[in-house]
Amino acid sequence: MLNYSTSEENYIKAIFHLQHSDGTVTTNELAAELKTKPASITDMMKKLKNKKLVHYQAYHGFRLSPEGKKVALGIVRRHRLWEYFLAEKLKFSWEEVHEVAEDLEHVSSKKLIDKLDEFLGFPRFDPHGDPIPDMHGRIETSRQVNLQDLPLNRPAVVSHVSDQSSEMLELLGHKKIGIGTRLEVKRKFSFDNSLEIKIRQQSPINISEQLSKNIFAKYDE
Amino acid sequence: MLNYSTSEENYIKAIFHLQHSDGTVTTNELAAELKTKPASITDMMKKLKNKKLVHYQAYHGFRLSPEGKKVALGIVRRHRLWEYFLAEKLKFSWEEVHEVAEDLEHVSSKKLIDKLDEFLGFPRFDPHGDPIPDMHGRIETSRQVNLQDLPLNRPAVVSHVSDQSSEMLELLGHKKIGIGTRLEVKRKFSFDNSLEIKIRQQSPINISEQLSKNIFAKYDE
DNA sequence: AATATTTTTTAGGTTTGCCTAAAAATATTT
DNA sequence: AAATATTTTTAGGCAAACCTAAAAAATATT
Repeated sequence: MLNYSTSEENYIKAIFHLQHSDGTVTTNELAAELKTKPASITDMMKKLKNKKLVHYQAYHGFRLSPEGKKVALGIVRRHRLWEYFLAEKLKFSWEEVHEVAEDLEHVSSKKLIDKLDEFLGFPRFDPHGDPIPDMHGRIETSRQVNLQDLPLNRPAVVSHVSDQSSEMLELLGHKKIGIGTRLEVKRKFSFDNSLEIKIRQQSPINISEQLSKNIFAKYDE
Repeated sequence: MLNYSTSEENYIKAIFHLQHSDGTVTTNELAAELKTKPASITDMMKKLKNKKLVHYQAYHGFRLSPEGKKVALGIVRRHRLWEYFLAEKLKFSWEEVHEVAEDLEHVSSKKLIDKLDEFLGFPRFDPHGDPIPDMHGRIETSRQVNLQDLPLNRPAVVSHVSDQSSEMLELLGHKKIGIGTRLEVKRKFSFDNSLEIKIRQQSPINISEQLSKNIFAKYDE
């Protein structure tokens, strides 16, 4: 795998994060994400096309080539391993890790990253719950997380309920929560660990700690 | 403290490492160290002079300003902390750490470095025995190291001998080793842990493990 | 289908950090 | 001290990665 400039890496990573279901991204979207002007995007896309990292035809958007995807997964791997390191070892808060990892991710020694991975115990998810690609670029699909562990405002879909008693199901039915329900945790009250959650367009409802501990969800989007 | 580009940082660091007793460095020396052409050095010196990091007069060499020294110590701190991390935590060998640290040192978040320092337990020397500046830029003078722990080809000066018995002194006298003797370890034989050392212009001599364990030295230069 | 709007690209310019070749200043020899 | 050699600087260019303004293509509106 060749070496790419910090700029090139940032473009590739941005395309990876923005890509729609069909994998395409438009010039303006990228420009907004990277806080550059559309003309700069066109410049770089020509370059990345030459290097065979993106498929690109003037006026028709672009998407990552298989090689481009590999590069993107490498960058994501570095980013998320550093995030894990910063949160877990250096005791940074979740909010702080992203910015610092933006810089660290561009140090591209493969040996460094693989040894860091080992040092951290081969973590599979970063502090935001996002999966960390392994050294072959394999990535796990999102894991189940307990409602109590969901970060605020992170869309998630209920995937599992551990207590199947009729009392539990009665309560869930009343609150209109079931497998597949899409929700976001809006607030956590530390006094009693109760949660305020939002389901679709409804006004937020409250959930006790007891109930929340039996509900698991997967990140959505 | 402002932020400087990777190039600017590399120039400042190189001046710091090359400076003579009077603090001056010449254009050709810097060009050799940085593997660039002399013309590029002149370009950059003008820039660093404008930023008040070096004192510079055309044709008369340059030296770091007080501000430049502060910046240099910051870079050295980052470099050596990362070296320590790589060797101590990620189990890199001494020879490998330098190259990777060359990249990591340019990630300049102060919080990152101070937290890394804390995580490592505020080490005062890096794996090569070089002192690590603290968060205020204070740096310890070189420490004593046992002859057995000296890296190969690292000039050092004998600073202490632990066994003062007459037998020991007789042997030392014979080998012409005393406090202040400047030497380099040229080889280590793992079979019996004997050392081959070079003293000034003499041809290398051999020292047994027993003897070497009683001799301590400080890094020179 | 013609026109208006939005998106994207082209053309040409800037800064940073490097280069080569020639000129200027300094240092060394004789 | 004059001639020669070395070091350093200047002058002018190049590539990367950005920019603005204008032109071209695609999309939306009437």
